[in-house]
Amino acid sequence: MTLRRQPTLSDVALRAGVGTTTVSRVINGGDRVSAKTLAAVNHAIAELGFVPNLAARVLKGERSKTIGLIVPSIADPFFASCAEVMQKIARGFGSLVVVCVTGNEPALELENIESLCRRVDGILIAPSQSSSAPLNNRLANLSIPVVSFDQPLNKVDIPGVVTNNFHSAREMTRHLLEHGYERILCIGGEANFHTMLERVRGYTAAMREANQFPLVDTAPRFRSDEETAAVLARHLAGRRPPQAIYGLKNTTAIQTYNALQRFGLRVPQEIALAGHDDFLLASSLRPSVTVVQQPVEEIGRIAARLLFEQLANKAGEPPPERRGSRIMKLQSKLVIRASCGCGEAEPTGMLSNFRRDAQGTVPRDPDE
Amino acid sequence: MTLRRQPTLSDVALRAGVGTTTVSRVINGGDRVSAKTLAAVNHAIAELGFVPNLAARVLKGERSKTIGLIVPSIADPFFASCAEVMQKIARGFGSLVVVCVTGNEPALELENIESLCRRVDGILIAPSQSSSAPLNNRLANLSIPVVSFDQPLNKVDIPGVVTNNFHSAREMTRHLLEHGYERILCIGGEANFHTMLERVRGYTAAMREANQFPLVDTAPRFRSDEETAAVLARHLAGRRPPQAIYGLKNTTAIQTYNALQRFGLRVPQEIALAGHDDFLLASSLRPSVTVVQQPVEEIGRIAARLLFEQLANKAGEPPPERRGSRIMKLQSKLVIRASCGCGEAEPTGMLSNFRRDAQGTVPRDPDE
DNA sequence: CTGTTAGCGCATTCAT
DNA sequence: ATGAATGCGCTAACAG
Repeated sequence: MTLRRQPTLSDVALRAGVGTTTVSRVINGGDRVSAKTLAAVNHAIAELGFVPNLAARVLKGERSKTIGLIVPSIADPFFASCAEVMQKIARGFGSLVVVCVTGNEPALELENIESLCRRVDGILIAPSQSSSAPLNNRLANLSIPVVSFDQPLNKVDIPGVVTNNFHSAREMTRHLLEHGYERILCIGGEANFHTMLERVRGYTAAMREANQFPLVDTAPRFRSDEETAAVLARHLAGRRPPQAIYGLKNTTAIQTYNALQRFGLRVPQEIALAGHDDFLLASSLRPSVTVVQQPVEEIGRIAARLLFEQLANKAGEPPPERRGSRIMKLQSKLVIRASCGCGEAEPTGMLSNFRRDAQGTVPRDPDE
Repeated sequence: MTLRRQPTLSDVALRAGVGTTTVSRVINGGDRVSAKTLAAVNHAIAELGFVPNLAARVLKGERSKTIGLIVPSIADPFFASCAEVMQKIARGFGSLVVVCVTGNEPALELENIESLCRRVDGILIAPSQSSSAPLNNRLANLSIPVVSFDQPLNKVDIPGVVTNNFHSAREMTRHLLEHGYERILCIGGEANFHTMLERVRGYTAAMREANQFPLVDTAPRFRSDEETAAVLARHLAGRRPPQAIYGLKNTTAIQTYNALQRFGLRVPQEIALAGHDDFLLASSLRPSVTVVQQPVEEIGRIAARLLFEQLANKAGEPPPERRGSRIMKLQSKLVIRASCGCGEAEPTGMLSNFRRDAQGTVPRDPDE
């Protein structure tokens, strides 16, 4: 009869007729153990179905083989995709991922950091606010490595992965301008976010270049179709209504699409539309929606790799200490579909993934 | 100067001039401690910034305050939404959630169970296969509570939350039949899944009732727009092509939608379409897509509650031992839009959430 | 009400 | 190449 409780290391030692140290050596690589003993111990381990107790290991100062992931929402397709690749990479390193969602509430964010920092080896975080002092400080003082993604952390030297929001927003706006639209309305919520600010900045830059007056509406409320429709209605009722709309994120673009449809406005004939962030079915709508497409999976992959890289360094030789611009910037690309006025292009669904070679790292951006 | 290392319980004890037990009592509720001592200890805790070491607690047999979530994919909107609510509820119980994705690979699923079972208090799992013997057995032998969702576990007495797939599929098929369609094609991949089988069963039942010949195509390949288009092309090329299509899951419905559009077939005039599982923008497409809508968040909420209920029981009085049908069955509802031929109904987006009172538990289903 | 003490399971000196 | 002994930080008997 086997034991009722989980077999421990000393159970194995007893069974194999060796000391606990030897067993410990075996389960940690089997160095400095004779082939014969090794076989005996492995046999005992198999017989008893022994699995090392993680808590005991962690208590001894070992890695917990767990990383934390903090995101505003896991239901958001963008973060869900990130989480998926991150999880995959973590598994490659024998680690699990614990997911915390913050709903963009700074308090919850800090709370999550507290509960994570004592039990994970490192943290991947999509910060709600790039410049929040409490957030930046807390993360900087953590004894475990942290990598940010989606939004950078401005005030501390924490590596991160973002996309060139400024650039791509400017490109998209330029594209709309090339269509001849002059009054382009830029709308979207969460305007306090670094990501959003960058996009607004890119939009504004393009408008200025073209000697057009930037029209930005980042009222706090773009949470539902109704709210967005109400905002739009106001703009459309003006004497010089916008000729095109640039939605700062995918949900805003979707809500705008729905509103325009409800208003009976033909897109792009009566009003054009473009958005930032691709979304499923963007190419199935009629008209299909032109968007800036971020390399979602790349973001997740690279952020996770950065984290495990640090984890590896920590245990071995000291890190390269490449201080300074440790923020990696990936390239988004314009996916031109029909809503901007380009006529039906060939369908480009979200499922047709990003070309690997279309991306790269831009260490420094002369335009910013 | 404070200590370099994290302050421990005995650091606090020293600082407060009390024993370690007292500190332990304080951080565990503060019972049987005088108000004065309590204040002193709390003061010391605050001064030192002490946080209990979880690993040590777990080593002593305490809860890890972590639950495991095993899903086929976290990028799938259905599971992502589930995960979001589950995470929320877990937080209410002071627990974190570690997410494992299996890609529907049984081997990975078992592997994930192994790595989780030693470090979490309980497991929420959306099984890839309801009847897999290794899976059922392993889960049944776990020393921690398990709750399944989406798919039930057939062979063991493990509680679970599912929806009435049979019923709703039958209802949807009946609806299509009422439109006068006779040749209704039922398509979709992953037909080995219990969920899918139930839907096929519901479809078949409705067809039989109406003396129509069931047309089921659950070829293994419905992974991309192209594959689905190829499958459809074959069916449409026949002498008596289908008049309506019932997609067994949301991605299948979406792919079918895209294919029909590519073929230039007008929906629903030339061919009708309905799907199982709602999806974002289903109501924004033209025509909007009629679907069976599952109460996603309810599924997640109830599954999580069931788990924590067991966790609570385990610590206190023994569980009610209500063996037998511990599978909860929630009601899906038909969301009739335009693709079935009903003309433009009022828009019903996914964002307009389920009515709470529209759901319930069906302990036993006389029709099955 | 409070303190002393003994492990939880493991990795790790330091011996041999 | 191997083992005995020690302690990681905490909780729970068991005294007082």
